[in-house]
Amino acid sequence: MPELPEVETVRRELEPYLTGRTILKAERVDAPDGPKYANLARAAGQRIAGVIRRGKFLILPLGADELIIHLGMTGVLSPSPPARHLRVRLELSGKGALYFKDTRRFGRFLVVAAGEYSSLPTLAALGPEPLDEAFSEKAFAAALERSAMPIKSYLLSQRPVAGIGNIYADEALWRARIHPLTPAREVPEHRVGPLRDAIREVLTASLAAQGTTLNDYRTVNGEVGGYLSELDVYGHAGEPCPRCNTPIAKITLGGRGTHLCPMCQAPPPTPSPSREVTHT
DNA sequence: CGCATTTCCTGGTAGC
DNA sequence: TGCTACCAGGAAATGC
Repeated sequence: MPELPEVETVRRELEPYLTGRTILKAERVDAPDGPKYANLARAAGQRIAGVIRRGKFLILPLGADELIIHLGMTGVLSPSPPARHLRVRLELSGKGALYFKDTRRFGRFLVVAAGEYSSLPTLAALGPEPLDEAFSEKAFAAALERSAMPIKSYLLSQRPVAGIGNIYADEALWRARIHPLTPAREVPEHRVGPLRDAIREVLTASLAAQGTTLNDYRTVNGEVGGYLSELDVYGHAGEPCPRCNTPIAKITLGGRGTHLCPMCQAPPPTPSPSREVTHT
């Protein structure tokens, strides 16, 4: 599923392809006329000034508007039409086009007035970019103090830092040896720096491999991401921990599959009731 | 306001 | 073989 490395890979490919082109026509195809595709037709006639990424959102500054794209779970952008599940077609000046394929319809492709993110609460409250200087250990520690949520759930909320999804949350917590159920504000002080570093390292390494393809994710050129084979815990339930050989466990946390090493990642000091956790 | 729960959606797969 | 049941999860909507 597209997280920061996947979305940034797409952004890097889109930027030279789209920048400076004018959208001649923007149309929904087999997609609802609802908030996920709000004001799409308004993009017509506007020039694409660039391609920006914030967290997992792609932002295309137009004239007075911005085109906001979120790939959701299965969104794929390409210059040629997909065989199935087409949701949006942009006709571009210079005889180009951009197609949005989204099998499971979790994605978004909408137009808002520049900076008007009220219809996108996650974007409006997005934390700092993990690869920016603003994502300092000090700022991260202060953010963790503000929540009692399990650290993994808090990371997925996009508030302490932007762009982390289910795969890289598991990978980063494993690297930093932190149990996913640990309340954010109870992450030991001496592990905050390692977690911040682990987040940056795993995202950087995945970006270098053009991301992780589990099923649907493709680059704009149609290629798969190469980081799948480098994952340490995600998708490796029952296999030996790369550090200590203890079998990797899979639990359910907040409705999400969660992978961890029960030896390396010590349980939180105040365990949550066992009924909130399903072992498999 | 903050946090937990529910909802959206389709393809792949397990089980019979 | 063909059917049903279930699972995958990002973020918005809803509930409290």
